[in-house]
Amino acid sequence: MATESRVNILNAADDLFGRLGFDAASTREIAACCGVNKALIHYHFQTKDDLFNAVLDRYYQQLEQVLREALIAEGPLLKRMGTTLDVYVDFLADNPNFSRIVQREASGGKRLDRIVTRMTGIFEMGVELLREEYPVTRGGDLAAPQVLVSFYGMVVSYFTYSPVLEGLLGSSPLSPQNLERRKRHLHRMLEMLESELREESKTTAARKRRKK
Amino acid sequence: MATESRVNILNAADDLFGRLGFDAASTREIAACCGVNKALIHYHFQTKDDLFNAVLDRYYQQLEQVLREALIAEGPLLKRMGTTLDVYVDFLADNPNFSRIVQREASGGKRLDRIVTRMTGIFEMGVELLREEYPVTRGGDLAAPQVLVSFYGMVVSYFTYSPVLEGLLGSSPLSPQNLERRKRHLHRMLEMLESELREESKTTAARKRRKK
DNA sequence: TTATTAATTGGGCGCCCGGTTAAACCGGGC
DNA sequence: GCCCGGTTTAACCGGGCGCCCAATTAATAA
Repeated sequence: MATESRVNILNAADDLFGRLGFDAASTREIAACCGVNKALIHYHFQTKDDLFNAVLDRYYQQLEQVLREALIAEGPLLKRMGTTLDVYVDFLADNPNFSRIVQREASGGKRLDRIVTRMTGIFEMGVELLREEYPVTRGGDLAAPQVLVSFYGMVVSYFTYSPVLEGLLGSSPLSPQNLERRKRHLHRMLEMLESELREESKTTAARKRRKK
Repeated sequence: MATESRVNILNAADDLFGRLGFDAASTREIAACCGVNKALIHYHFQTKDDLFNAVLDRYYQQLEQVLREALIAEGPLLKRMGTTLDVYVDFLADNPNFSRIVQREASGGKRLDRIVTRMTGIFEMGVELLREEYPVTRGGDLAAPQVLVSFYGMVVSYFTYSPVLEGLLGSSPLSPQNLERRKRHLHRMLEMLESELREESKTTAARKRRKK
């Protein structure tokens, strides 16, 4: 099943989809890129669209696993969320094409629904977890979906806009030092949020008690 | 210069570029979309690429103006940053195609540099302002570029991933109520950050005094 | 070895793409 | 009447696209 040329095609497609986007990456170029006849693409994957799905599958399989591991682990939620951020950052740093592909296809077009389905699953996982531990995240300014999309945005935007950040930071945002810096910043934001959540939980609990 | 069909073409191009992306939006479809002959596109704008630039120009001209107004206004920085967030949210809500286009083209490809140049200008404006008011943002976990990309990500990801949020929120993320909710969340995050910046400014100042 | 299946190839078909050309249209000044 | 510049049009061009097919080679089972 997984012949060598099959994964070569997958890798080449991954590279070109990431750099150029689905439309601008031609099957001819993908084939040439891994020294293979272009008809072979349609032999292993029937259509260009299926090839794209296969690339996406490989990523999400891996990502969902590492995220699930980090979220479901032992220990207090704050710590788990911290390691989840780290794991996410590492994953995006190790797979620069992934965020590019997702970002592009999430911006609308024919392949949008495939991204939405997968991301919804991941988001719901986080929402449940957050609501379980912090009842305040069921509503208000710090509701779970708001918090999640904020942190999601903080993580991915660092990679999506790394070409812009390159100029601001004076060095590659993907360098080990800068990645560490970003992680520390994210942890700091997380700590800020967590103390706010604890604080707000207390006051809302007090308010409820007063009501009774 | 600005004949009626010219702006019709611009609007149609805006719509299709936003929905489908540059490559998937053909000049034929753009022309058909505004009831105009295809050659007319090349008469008003020489190439498809130039047409894209024109669409982008229209947006950035408007955006830079409203952002600059909000940032340079009178009053304390915290308040100015709050209104800047509001203005940004409103702009993205009013121009849903803009964030789509930017997001897609920022993900790499031939038109990346056009986005980078424009965004760099906007980011630098924010960096300067932040560093002037809060010396702590010159380094550390809350350095200006880190803070800026975080808030930038919080704002745009809400729109970029609105198809995903639709399911989580149970209603359209772009509805007036949900937009207000998002703004309140962003303001809350901003307040959290600001108190942290003030706090940290005090302690670093104290540390410096102690050193002497 | 031979028969069967899987993997791979070159070539080409039909379609749609961005861009071009030359001609038609049209209102206003002479 | 005629010309004239700015618009708009139909028709067309070369080229690249995804995809398909018949034929060939490699691997595997009998």
